[in-house]
Amino acid sequence: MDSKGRILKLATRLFARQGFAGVSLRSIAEGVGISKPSLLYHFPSKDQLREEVLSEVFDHWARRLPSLVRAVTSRAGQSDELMNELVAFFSEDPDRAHLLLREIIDRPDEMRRRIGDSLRPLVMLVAETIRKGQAVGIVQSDVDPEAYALSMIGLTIVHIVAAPVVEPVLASEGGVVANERLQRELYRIANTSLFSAPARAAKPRRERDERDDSAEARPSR
Amino acid sequence: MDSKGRILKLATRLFARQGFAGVSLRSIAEGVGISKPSLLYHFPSKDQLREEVLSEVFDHWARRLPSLVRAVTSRAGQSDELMNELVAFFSEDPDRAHLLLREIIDRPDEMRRRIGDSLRPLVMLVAETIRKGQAVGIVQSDVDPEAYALSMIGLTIVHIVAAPVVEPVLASEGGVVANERLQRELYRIANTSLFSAPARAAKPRRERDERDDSAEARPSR
DNA sequence: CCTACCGATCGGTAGG
DNA sequence: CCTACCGATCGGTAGG
Repeated sequence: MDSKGRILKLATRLFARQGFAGVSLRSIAEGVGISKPSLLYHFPSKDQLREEVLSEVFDHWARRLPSLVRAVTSRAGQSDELMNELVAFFSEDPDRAHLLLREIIDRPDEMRRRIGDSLRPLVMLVAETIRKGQAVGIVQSDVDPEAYALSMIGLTIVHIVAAPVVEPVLASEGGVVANERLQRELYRIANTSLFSAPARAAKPRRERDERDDSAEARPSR
Repeated sequence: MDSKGRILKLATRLFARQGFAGVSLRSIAEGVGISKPSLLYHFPSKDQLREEVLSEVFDHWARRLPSLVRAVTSRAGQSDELMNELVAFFSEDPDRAHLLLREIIDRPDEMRRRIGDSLRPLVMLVAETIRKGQAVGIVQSDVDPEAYALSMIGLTIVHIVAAPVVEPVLASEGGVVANERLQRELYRIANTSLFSAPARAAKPRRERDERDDSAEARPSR
């Protein structure tokens, strides 16, 4: 990988873990094996470096949108699929969740624009699918579609970031790993607060084939 | 208020909003109207200042625990009461949520200890109450008590911090303010993912008096 | 991509 | 509580 790419990669890690103000250009340059002025040859300023780091994260997100869309629209909008995609996106590189959450705290005004643009399409689509589910009766009628979508995204991100920190609170219950318990509960909350009670309650009866086994949440791995 | 108190107060605000590394001792001293060495007379180092800022937040939390306990144990553990207390604690001073979330990202190892100690009592109590509810049948049997409690705390914090940022995504729906929609949905999710379906579904019938109207969530204000 | 260097600002100290 | 000052480090530039 070329220098520019290696700089971006390390900068993403360090910004995510230590924060923009907590990372010096020298430490980034050193980690890549070049001098600070050489770094500034690729990125004219520290702010510009942050800009490109963020752009890359949001580009990844945009590139992921189609599969998220597919997850939402397939199978009459089972929330499993959407949660799987959400968890996968942030799990495969937790720095994304860290960076996003950090920028929301550090630069709320700037993030308001960025998130507005990049999140709206997904939220709108999820909301639309939920409304259809409400019309058919498989989704609870008092769900606020947009607020629900945003809540689940927020819950997913905070789960990724906070899981290692709250682990000791869960650890006393031997057996299952803390992270797995949290993730399972995340899926359960997402499902039970979305789908209508009858559909969930009628499980042993198995009246409606096919859709039955996916109405209950299961982590993907 | 004395200088020490004013320093603590301003430091809390600035650390919460701009992060520990992003705040200089000079800017704090200036805001309080003293010189930097004067600040260092009250707090021997910047790290010591952070330490006391965090201690204060956690002391507030500990002082609040009794009323949280009351909220959990009263009325057979309706989640409304607990969520009200949680939202109130962070809403009355959003800097608490900001600071907490930021420290979780910045210093996960240190926070693991701190959160373990200060959160465990509450989580354990909530979990115990949930298990009782499961025994009686008013709480869904597949709720993971500890994981549920932690998820709701996390969802509350992320709601406080992210609400202003995601507002534009919700704003298109005129009428109700974005924040209120998110809060209402927060309560609804907390309730429907906790209590058994029959208790919620039987609403119009009004078979069981007294507990009926509180089974559905309503923000406190 | 480098060495050499800039002014500004950092946390912290000496001394009163 | 202050003035004066410390070495270290910051982001960034000159010049090659």
